[in-house]
Amino acid sequence: MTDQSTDTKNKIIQVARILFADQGFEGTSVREIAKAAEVNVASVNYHFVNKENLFIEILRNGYGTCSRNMRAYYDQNNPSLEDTLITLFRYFIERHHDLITIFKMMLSTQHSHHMTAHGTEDEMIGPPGGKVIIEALQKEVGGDIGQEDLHWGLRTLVTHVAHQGLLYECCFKKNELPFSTLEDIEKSTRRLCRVVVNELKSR
Amino acid sequence: MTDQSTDTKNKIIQVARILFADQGFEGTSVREIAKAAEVNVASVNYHFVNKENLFIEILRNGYGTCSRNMRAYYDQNNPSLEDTLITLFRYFIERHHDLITIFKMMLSTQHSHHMTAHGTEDEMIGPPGGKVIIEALQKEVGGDIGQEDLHWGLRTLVTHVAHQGLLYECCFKKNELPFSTLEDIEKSTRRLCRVVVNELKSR
DNA sequence: GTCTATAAATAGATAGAC
DNA sequence: GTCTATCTATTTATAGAC
Repeated sequence: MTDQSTDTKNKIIQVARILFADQGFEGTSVREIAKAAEVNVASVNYHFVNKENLFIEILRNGYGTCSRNMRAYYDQNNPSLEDTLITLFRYFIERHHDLITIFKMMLSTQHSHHMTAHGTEDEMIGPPGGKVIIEALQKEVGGDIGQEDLHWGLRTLVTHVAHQGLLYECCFKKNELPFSTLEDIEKSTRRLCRVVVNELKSR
Repeated sequence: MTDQSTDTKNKIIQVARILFADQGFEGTSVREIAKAAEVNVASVNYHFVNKENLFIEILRNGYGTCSRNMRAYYDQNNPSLEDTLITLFRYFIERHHDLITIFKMMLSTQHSHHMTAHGTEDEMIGPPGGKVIIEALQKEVGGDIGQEDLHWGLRTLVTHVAHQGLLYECCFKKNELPFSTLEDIEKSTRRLCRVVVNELKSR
């Protein structure tokens, strides 16, 4: 693959990532992507065969990169649960286009079907970074933590981080609501984290 | 307006509600709606002027109905915070198409723009039912609860209810994951509710 | 109010020159 | 690998008969 072809492919991916997140799969045309990426219309089909394939590639990339980054961060820094959660939150904010695209995809029957058709579903079980949060939670609470408690803690915390990340990007950021800066949300996430850990320790 | 015309209009709304939720605004064609509703294609434009107008009407209706229902439930039953939250959760599940459509809309720049253009944004500040949850929270915790504490409690609880409702409809229901029945989620919501109230009372 | 027919624009995808 | 041109299908919306 030549340098120019790599450039073209990357430009398409980077532009499509943003457009898909903002306007959805059906709401974004191949022509629009090509124009924004400043490449020829036909090059999208040349490099990705079709529009759906480009979409799947972006999804896979977003989920995989997040999971790997969280794993690397956790293994290298041996962080607390609080810090692990905040790192996940900051990752979501930094790559919010991926977060939004993955979540929108989850909310539509059509795309879940496309995913299974491409054999992508198996690699994408649970939230990205979920395994790392489980480990951090087990270490923080200590002792033998029951399955139900573990699930409750994980879901409560990841739900909070994901949903607040989505709300921040789509509402808080542009509307200047009270207690809605990034620092405010991180503070409230840490608070929930402490409260959840205390609850689990008290069992 | 004749009976037949009312029927046609209602059929369109009921069918479009489901299709928009599942496939999104751009992913759903007027023809598809007309076919599913068993009405003529042209009747959609006749009754709603255009596709976007139909969409806005559905959104407004979904948000407004939820807010009014929650207000009526709260005023008539004087329920606990736990029960109020569970009622909101069950409403989200029962009308999950509206929940999904509203959330998808929030996640896209385009539709937020359409909303402001139609002067719909003012009526739709915060989550539907949010005001009732605030009242229930203040009553449950008692005393003078600070603005930051109030925001934290409200956001934490409504985030949980909304996100778990979305996950249930789009993932849990069809995949049979552990601790993912409606009863499981309600139980875990009640648990979070107790934990949050205790945290706020301890200040 | 409901229908058919159609206008006008745009979509994804491909053929073939370079 | 990149380009232009084009095919085919589908879209929203409307005009006009009934």
